Amino acid sequence: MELSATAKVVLGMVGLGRRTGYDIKSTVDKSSRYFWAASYGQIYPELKRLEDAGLLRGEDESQGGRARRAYSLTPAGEAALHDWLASDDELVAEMRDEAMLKLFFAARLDKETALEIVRAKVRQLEQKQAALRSIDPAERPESPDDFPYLVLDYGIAYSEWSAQWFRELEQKLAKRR
Amino acid sequence: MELSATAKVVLGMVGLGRRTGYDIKSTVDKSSRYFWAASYGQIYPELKRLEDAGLLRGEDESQGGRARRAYSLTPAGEAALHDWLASDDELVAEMRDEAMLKLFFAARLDKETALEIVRAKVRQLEQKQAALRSIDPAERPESPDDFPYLVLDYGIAYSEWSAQWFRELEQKLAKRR
DNA sequence: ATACTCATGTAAGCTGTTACATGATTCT
DNA sequence: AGAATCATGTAACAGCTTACATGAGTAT
Repeated sequence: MELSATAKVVLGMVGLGRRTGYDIKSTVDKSSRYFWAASYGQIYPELKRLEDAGLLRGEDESQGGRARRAYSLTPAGEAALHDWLASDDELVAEMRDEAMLKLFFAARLDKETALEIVRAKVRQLEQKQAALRSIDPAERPESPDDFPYLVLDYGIAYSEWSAQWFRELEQKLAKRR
Repeated sequence: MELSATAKVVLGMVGLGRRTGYDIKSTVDKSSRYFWAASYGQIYPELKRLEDAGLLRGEDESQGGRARRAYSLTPAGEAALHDWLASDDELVAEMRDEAMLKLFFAARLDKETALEIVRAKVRQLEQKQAALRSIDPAERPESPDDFPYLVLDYGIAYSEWSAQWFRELEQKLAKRR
């Protein structure tokens, strides 16, 4: 059972507990978004596919005029999720960082303009860090070594480290020539 | 002049010096790939578009039966490249990291299987680091603060830092429960 | 001889984003 | 009363990958 990228997030999120498409999108936006995003245009069709494939069970929970369909894992879904998590296939790891690309070409810029790229990157990382730190403490787990917390922690540590690297670069560049 | 993502790499790479589509692909694979990739399917059509838009000048350099078309920046191309590099638009920064996603859901795994995710990530980072370190030293610049070198340096430092973070996580997880 | 690098391109298909359409319920 | 949140979905489009087709020149 080859899972698509979107199937992985959706299955995993439902595995965290019974969820609607809307719930999945909110959870993704509050957590996995920084390392794995998903939009409604992917989520809803994927929920249907996974239900058709027998990995999810959807149950209608509409109340009055408000539509609502909540999904949970079937035994086959649990197995598929577990298989993916335990598989040792190559791990996808991609990034797209415009600041790096600009910096790569920065030799054609004067010093001040090149410095501005570095400063913009520092600001971006500081904002990301602040966003991660502000993730509702009430939703944080009791034990500081639960997995979503670990991932959040990595995000914070990374943006801190990276911001520091760029601050040092700023110093180095400012001094020269 | 709104440049597409691909236009940015292509224009920048040609700005580094007269290049064919094939050259651009090689340069990308040897350098920017880790933070901004591009395939032939993007590069060749983009070269045509940029030439039509007057940002690149393509010259036929076929020799005998071997086709070859080399591109260089026109004044308009230089201006467009400079404008993008100097613009203060929001910097694209996206990533997709399957190890993080797995870790996020790892609560359903037994300790040993969860640890295997962390170890696989460490191995991946070590490989990336080795690949970056092995980038032909002959192609390294004289001055250690030229920009492509800085970007390479960041890649190495990042994979080192990150590998260390995951090694520490491995220790922490191995100890508990 | 054979494999590798140089070189150009396209077509099909897959993935993902954005914008739109629609409406109920709840909070201020 | 009005804004925000809950909730579902689709259609058009943009972006990118993969595979294929083709062939010359160079190094082993």
